Amino acid sequence: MPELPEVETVRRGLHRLIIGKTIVSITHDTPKSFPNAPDDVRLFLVGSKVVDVSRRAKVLLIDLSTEYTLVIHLKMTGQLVYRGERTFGAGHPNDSLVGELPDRSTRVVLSFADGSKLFFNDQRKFGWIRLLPTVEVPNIDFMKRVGPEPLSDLFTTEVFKQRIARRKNTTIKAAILDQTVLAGIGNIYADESLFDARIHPETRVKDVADRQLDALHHAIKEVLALSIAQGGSTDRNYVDAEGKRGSYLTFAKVFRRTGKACLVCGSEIEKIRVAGRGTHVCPVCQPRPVDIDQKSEQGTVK
DNA sequence: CACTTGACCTGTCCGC
DNA sequence: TGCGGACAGGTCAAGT
Repeated sequence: MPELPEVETVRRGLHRLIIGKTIVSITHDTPKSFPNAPDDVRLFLVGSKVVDVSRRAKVLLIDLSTEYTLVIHLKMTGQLVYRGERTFGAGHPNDSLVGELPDRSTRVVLSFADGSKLFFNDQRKFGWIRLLPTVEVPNIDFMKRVGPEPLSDLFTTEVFKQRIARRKNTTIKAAILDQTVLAGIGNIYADESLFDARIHPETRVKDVADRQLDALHHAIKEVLALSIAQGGSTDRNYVDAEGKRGSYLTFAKVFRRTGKACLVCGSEIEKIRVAGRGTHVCPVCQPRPVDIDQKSEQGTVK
């Protein structure tokens, strides 16, 4: 669920809320969500001050004054929720999904010198937090392999075509979900971008026309930018750094709209399975490629 | 190397 | 009502 727009929304919130704060204590469920050794956590974290909060792909980076960095991946159900003395928690705006904290999904709690706290909640325990020397962060495998940031000016249509060409025999959906092709796309924005570009998700990359790749490149940027402006998508778990939902899904044209009318042509939105994921498609706006192979054919039987 | 599938988890929903 | 199973979806390891 947290894809690029959600992680970016959390980043912006944390950047505003925790810069300059000093960590005074931590509780953590090492090694599940916080794989560092407990002694290292105490040694390198307590007493340090937050100096920056940044993001690469779906990974959050909290730089500390000790020249260590908290590297955080929320995976599917991770949340980073800040609670200060002046933050109204449960029940304040009625758009909050998060009640009193900690709750039973809380895995890590950072306490700051002013009494405020940062809670890492993760129902399904796929997410993680690692503490690394800041200089080591660019050297971890994920950072070396991950593709360009889609909202960067460096992510041109030429770069997109060049990188996706490595995946010419897979489906276009699997290709744009591949973080080494480009960073930050997940299931929601894959479906939305492919709809906007009028490409069927099962089309093999080699069968996608050049002008369709141009349209897809444009759609990816538009969809991600709109979602960031809306504070991301709250499907079930996602909330921002203050516990609030995102509102992008009210703009979604196919995602979670199975059986509803296509906003462009009125046809019924279908749900199929592509690249192992639930996939939403308008059968008229996104026509199936004619020369689709048998294996893909099986995946569409309802 | 390219590509696909299963594992990691827990909560929720659906059918019996 | 309870219970089993499918499903949710980001990433990596292991498989073809």
